[in-house]
Amino acid sequence: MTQHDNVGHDVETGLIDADAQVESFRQTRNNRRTELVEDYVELIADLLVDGGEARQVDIAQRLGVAQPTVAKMLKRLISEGYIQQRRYRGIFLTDAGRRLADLCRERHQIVESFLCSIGVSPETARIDAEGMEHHASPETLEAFKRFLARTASSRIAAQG
Amino acid sequence: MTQHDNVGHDVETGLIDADAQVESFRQTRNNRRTELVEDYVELIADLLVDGGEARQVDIAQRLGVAQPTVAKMLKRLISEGYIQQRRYRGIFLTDAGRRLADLCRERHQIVESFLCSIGVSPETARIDAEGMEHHASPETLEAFKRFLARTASSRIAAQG
DNA sequence: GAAATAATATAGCTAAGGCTATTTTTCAAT
DNA sequence: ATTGAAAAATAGCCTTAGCTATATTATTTC
Ligand SMILES: [Mn+2]
Ligand SMILES: [Mn+2]
Ligand SMILES: [Mn+2]
Ligand SMILES: [Mn+2]
Repeated sequence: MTQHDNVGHDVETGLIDADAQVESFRQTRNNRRTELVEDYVELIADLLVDGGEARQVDIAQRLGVAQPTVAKMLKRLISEGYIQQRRYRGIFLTDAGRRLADLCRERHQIVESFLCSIGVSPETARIDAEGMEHHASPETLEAFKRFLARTASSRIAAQG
Repeated sequence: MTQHDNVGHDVETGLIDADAQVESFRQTRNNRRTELVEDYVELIADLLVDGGEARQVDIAQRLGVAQPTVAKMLKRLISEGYIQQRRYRGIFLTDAGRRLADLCRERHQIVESFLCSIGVSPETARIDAEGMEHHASPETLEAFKRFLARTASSRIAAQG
């Protein structure tokens, strides 16, 4: 078997198709570039819902990073149009920010629930979902949702 | 409900426990710091098995990055003890490198197979697994394996 | 309203991970 | 043995994401 005559993946020994592999790596690098933005926007939305305001110190404390780190990222979020900031006032989401936050929150929730549904403990599901969510494509999310719906209905059928 | 009286997650409205959340974010940041190392070592192992040698140009071509990018990362892999390099000769894995490669390859395979098993297309499974694998904990991998074993045996039971 | 406190901003550093352009070295062919 | 091509190394640049230390600005409190 040469390096060039297999299109799918070859579990045992060979390499997968080079074009396919480079596509995967590129997509993964792309996802990595937006992970932090997504986590910030989702967290800001949660803080706003819960307490009415999102301050840098709260964000920093919840992320486990220093306040200047947050300050810098907020500038990026502003430049990308997801938030507005009034100096020494709080952080507010733009329409685009709210849209992104909603998407991320739903995606996060699906991934975390799914992990729980296959028997992962809530603590581990929480941790793993925080990283995995950013790499779950719409197609994978649909599969997760199908699975959740199926197990939910079979639970109902089984126990009334 | 205040910000401080919920220990688990609260799907609908509130924030999860701050200590729990910071633990998730920290673990995710940790995983991110080793993602690339894992992908490199896994890829090098595959290239060595397939062609007997792993050259910078091959690695660069498969990852979709420039050759100097690979050269720099290889220095990191050397400094972390995963590979050896003979100037203008190829790349070789150390014992630690081989161990890491084996772990990563198995983990990657489990994640990709699992995604396929719940109905994700092979192409999407390939792409999503490339990113998700690095955030799948041992506990989650066990759950994936259990699921794979269960569906495999139920296939056998169903169709003979 | 002045002082103390809290929040934010800023300066300046590091490391990782990317790039292009160029030089050096090795390998293959003639 | 020389040359030409390929591979690797190096130089120099950028962005992101973290840090500490310090300055500035708001907000409370007295
Ligand atoms: Mn999230
Ligand atoms: Mn996340
Ligand atoms: Mn991999
Ligand atoms: Mn990967």
